[in-house]
Amino acid sequence: MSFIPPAFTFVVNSFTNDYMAIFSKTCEYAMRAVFYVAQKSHEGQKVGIKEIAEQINSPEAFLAKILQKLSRERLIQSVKGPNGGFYFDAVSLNRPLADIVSAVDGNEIFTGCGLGLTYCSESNPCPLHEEFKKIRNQITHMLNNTTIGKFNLGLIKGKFTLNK
Amino acid sequence: MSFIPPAFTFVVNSFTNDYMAIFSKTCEYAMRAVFYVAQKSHEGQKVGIKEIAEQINSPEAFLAKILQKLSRERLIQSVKGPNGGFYFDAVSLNRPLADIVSAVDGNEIFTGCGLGLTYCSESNPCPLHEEFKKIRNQITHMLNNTTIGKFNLGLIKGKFTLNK
DNA sequence: ACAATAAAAGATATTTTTGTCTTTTATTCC
DNA sequence: GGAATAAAAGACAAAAATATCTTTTATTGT
Repeated sequence: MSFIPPAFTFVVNSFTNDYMAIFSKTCEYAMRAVFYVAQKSHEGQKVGIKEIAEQINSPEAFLAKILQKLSRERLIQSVKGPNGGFYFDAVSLNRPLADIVSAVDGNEIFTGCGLGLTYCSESNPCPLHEEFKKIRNQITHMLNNTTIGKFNLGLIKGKFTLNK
Repeated sequence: MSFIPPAFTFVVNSFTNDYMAIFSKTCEYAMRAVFYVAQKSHEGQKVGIKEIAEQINSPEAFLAKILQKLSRERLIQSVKGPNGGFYFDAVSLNRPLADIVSAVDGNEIFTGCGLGLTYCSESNPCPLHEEFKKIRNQITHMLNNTTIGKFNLGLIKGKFTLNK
């Protein structure tokens, strides 16, 4: 008969960055929200922050801050009071997703060096410069060619998810 | 004569994420350090943390933590004491940069959804799924096909920068 | 005008990432 | 074996990102 001790798991200093995505959470929420509101706008409806947050699965108050910022920058439209909410006008629906990303995450993703060097350039390249340029260009291209309203029909048809 | 008030600049809630790069700072430092140490290893030398930190322009104590982690995972070699330091053996020099990135930033960048959705997949795609897949694949490809020692000659010749 | 509604703004709290400092351990050289 | 060296480990601190709560402002319908 042997004594088996309880399985302790104490992480001393695990130290892997928990969740290192390409975009910040702020930006992820922003993009999801924008697609959701766009779809509703296509159907002629305004949406309140509560519904948006529920539907895209984001913290309501935090998302409110994000949309406030987009609103201040006239990237999204909003009206206060009863029957108010967020929506996109026709012009805004045609804006590139890139505008949302740069409003929220800044321009680093479009211009930054993969190794984080300030003075990395064609004439003073980091080792990854050439390869990273391709990646950056592809991201930029995608973000510039994806309009806010691009997925409206697909979303209405239930082809895409924005939740979890 | 007119009174010109002092120019106050109080940022209420500027709220753009300061610096949103593809990789975390931890990962940027790790990659720069790895390339620097690799180059020295090619020349048969070990390097101390102080020199590495200086040469790649990173906070010394912080970089020490990063290299400790890589060392624990046997991705980099180290010896303590006089004439000690960090280096790569032949096997390690041939490891893909992807190993460094996933040790430090995890696997999100290789597998994650662009909109941060946990259950995004081929059968349950987010709007950006297809486009993002291409980008992820390209990043993955680059990281898998770049060995740690790949830029040794270029670095020795001064073709690349790892600093600032 | 007034009550109700919903976003905007302001203030504050929590968590994660980034960064520093001190002590310990392993190795080398004398 | 002892001093010196350099990484490893541990503890702590600061900054940034994420998240929440409260108050104010604008708008609508009655």
